[in-house]
Order: sequence, then C-alpha cells, then structure tokens
Amino acid sequence: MIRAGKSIRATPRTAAKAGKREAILDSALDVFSRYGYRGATLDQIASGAGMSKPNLLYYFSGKEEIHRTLLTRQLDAWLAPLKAIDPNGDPVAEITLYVRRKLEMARDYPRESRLFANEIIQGAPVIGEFLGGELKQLVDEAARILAGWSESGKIAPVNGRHLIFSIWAATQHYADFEVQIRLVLGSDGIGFDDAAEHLEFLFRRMLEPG
Amino acid sequence: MIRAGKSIRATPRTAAKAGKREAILDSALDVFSRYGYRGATLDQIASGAGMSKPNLLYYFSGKEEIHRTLLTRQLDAWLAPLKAIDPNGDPVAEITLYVRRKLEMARDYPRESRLFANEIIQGAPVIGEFLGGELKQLVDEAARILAGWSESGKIAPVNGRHLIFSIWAATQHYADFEVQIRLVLGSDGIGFDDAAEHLEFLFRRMLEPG
DNA sequence: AATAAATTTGACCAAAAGGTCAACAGCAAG
DNA sequence: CTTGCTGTTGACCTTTTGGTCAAATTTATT
Repeated sequence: MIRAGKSIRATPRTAAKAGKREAILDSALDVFSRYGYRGATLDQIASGAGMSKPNLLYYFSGKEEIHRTLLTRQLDAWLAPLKAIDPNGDPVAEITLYVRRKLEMARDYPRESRLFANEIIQGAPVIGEFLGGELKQLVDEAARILAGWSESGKIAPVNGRHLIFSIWAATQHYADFEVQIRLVLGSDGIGFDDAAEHLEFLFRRMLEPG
Repeated sequence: MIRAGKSIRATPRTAAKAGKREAILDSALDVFSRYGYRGATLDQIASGAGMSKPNLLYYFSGKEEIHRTLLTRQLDAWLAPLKAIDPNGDPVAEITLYVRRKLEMARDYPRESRLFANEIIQGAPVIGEFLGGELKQLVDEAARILAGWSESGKIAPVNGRHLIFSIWAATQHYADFEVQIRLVLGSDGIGFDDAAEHLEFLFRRMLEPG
C-alpha cells in the first residue's frame, strides 16, 4: 500500500500541527485583545499556549504574523451580519435582527471585539485598507437600503450610516467595556438578556414609522 | 520689601515648571491613548514633549505616575454631565441634554476618551475601584431618577442602567472609533452635527411616552 | 532497531525600554 | 563675580523583549 493516509486526509501530524497553531492563536487572542499589539509579549503568548517562545516561532514567523492572522481571519465573520440584511425583508425586523446578531457576537466573541477595538484605537494600521474599502462599500450598500426604507415610509427617517454606527457602538460596548459594566452593575454577569431587550426596544421605537 | 511675590502668586519659576508638567502630560495623553499603558514608551512621551527622558523623570517619578495622573484628574470631568442631570427638569430634555454633553466631550476630548477605553479594555487596573464605587453610585442614582420618570409615565418604560450604557456607547464611539468612522464615511471630518442630530432623534423617539 | 523527519527548547544575541547618576548649564541673590 | 539652587542631559545600568540557532527530543517509517 502506498502512502494512503497522506493525500486522502490530514495525517495526525498535520492535525496536531494545526492544533498547536490554534492553541497559539487562542492564547494570542487573550493577550492582544487585552494589551494591544505593542503591549503584548511573545513570552506571554507562548506561556498561555503552554510552550516555549522558540517553539511558538516554529509555527509563526513572528509577532506580526500572529497578530495579522488573528485580525484578517475574523474580518469575514465580522461582516456576516451586515451582509445578511435582506432588502426584501420586513425593515424593522431586519434591523432588530441585525442588532440581535451583533449583540450575540459581542456576547460570544468578546475577545475578538476587543482585538478590533484595540486595532482601531491604535489607528487601524493593519485593517485600515479593509475599513476604507470592503467595509465602506458594505456600509454604503446598507445605507442605501435603509434610505430606501426610509423614503418609502417603512421606517422613520434616519441617517443610515449613523444608525449603523449606533448599532455597532451599543452592541460592541458590552464586549469592549465588559469590565466597566460588571463593576457598575455590581453583579457577576452582564445581563445580556436585559441588554437585548433594551436594545430591541430602543431601536424598534426609533424605527417605527409615524 | 520682604519676599512679596512668592506668597502672593506663583513665581515665574513655578509657573514654568507647571507648564513643563503640562507639556509632558499632553504628550503622554497622545501616546497612552493610542498605544495603551504597556505600549507607551517614555522616550516617545519625552520626545513629544520636546525634552530628554531624564528630564521628564525630573518632573515625574516614573511612567506609572504620569499614567495615573492623567486618568485620575480626568475622572471628575467625566462624571460632570451625569451629575448635571436635574431630577426636577423636563425628563426628555434632561436626557437629550446629557446625550449632547457626552457627544461634545467625545468631540472635544477624544484622546481622554480613548485613554479610558484603553484602561477599561485592559481590565481597569487603575480606575477599577472608582468604577465600582463612585461611578456605580452615580449610575444607581441616575437609574433611580429614570425609573421615577418611567413609572410616572413621563418617559417610556426603560431599563435605566442599559439606557445609560447605550448613551455612553453611542457617544464615546465617535471618539474611540474615530479612525473607523472617518474611513467608512470616506470624508475628512466625522460629521458631528449629523451625529448629534441622529442621536437626539434616536433617544428622543425612544423616550417619548405612549 | 535504525534512520530520517518533525518538533521542542536552553542558551544566546541585539535592540528597546524604564530608570539612575554625575556632571553641566542657567539664573537669581548677595 | 561668585555662590547656590533649579533645570537639563549624556552616559550608563538592568531588565525585558523579539528573534536566532544548534542541540536534543520525539515521532514516524522502513
């Protein structure tokens, strides 16, 4: 028999290798999302991934590659909810669904949210091109849909772009400022159900025509 | 004549000294707000303040003191708008005024906003006590006022704490994510007038009773 | 078992960073 | 002018940090 396993599926070796890369990326997400690019150290990332620094550098060429990998591979997931807005759906339902999806992302992927927050606060050196390109086009398109709904009286007259900003802000806030919210609420959890209810009420009331 | 100038007002010397401290803090605000505590370097701060690092350390005992000074001396200013909410004023007017004040702070003090954002994302190691203490009490008090207005039907039934979070999020977003907004809008400015109009509309519609 | 390939790490290096110190410059009072 | 205090910095020290490398260890393959 001639090297069956190799070409048909990943060998245990390559599977393990991919697993190690994932472990590194997971640890790096912890560190970068908290301390930002400059504030993160390879030793900290390696330690979190349970390996030595040279070993980490066997899987990635350097600090920058890890950071870039984390940011770029999350971009599509970040756009998905915006792309999912259906121009033919019920306007208020589409928008409140978008809000809910974004809030769920803040709840389920808070570290990714903070990674982006750090990147943008720092001036978006890595994803700046993406923000001014692909993201801008998507927002333009969404704003056009919103304007259409607005003009046909299906929703209140709103500034589409600023509405999108408000949705981003209100939802991501629960991830980026998680610590503050915990401390201000004085409870262990964040109360995502309360937040969801509140945000749905907020944006529904805003959008209802008339 | 015996040492008239000294006790009556600051001498030129001490005035100059205070000026240098301000120059350092201003430069430090640039650097800390962008790169976070760990990512900031004393050389960068000193260079931005137009002096050498040892000279900087003549005015401050170290990196931490500069950072702590920046954070703590901004706390009062940060609370002022929340304190200014008048329980006896017109509810919707009071809240929209609060929104406007917060947005003006984001416009006029974006670096301070980003400094706080960095501090909180990083886990609030410096101002954590303040957030769970003084700020929590103020939010509790404001939430009580909102609940009162809500129960007496002067505004729609809202979750006071989450409403406050939404206002913080929506306004500070224009400071913290300034770069992203610029890139997505594709213009040089942020359109604070549009933002103000949008936010006033958003929160007014939400709050109107009935 | 022997060999080869992949993986792991201790030791090391150069640069960066926080901080110290002795010496030097500026300046006001006697 | 000189004395003394304030302000300033070049040189230096120590630790941290990103990254390299050769040697060692583990894991397949024959």
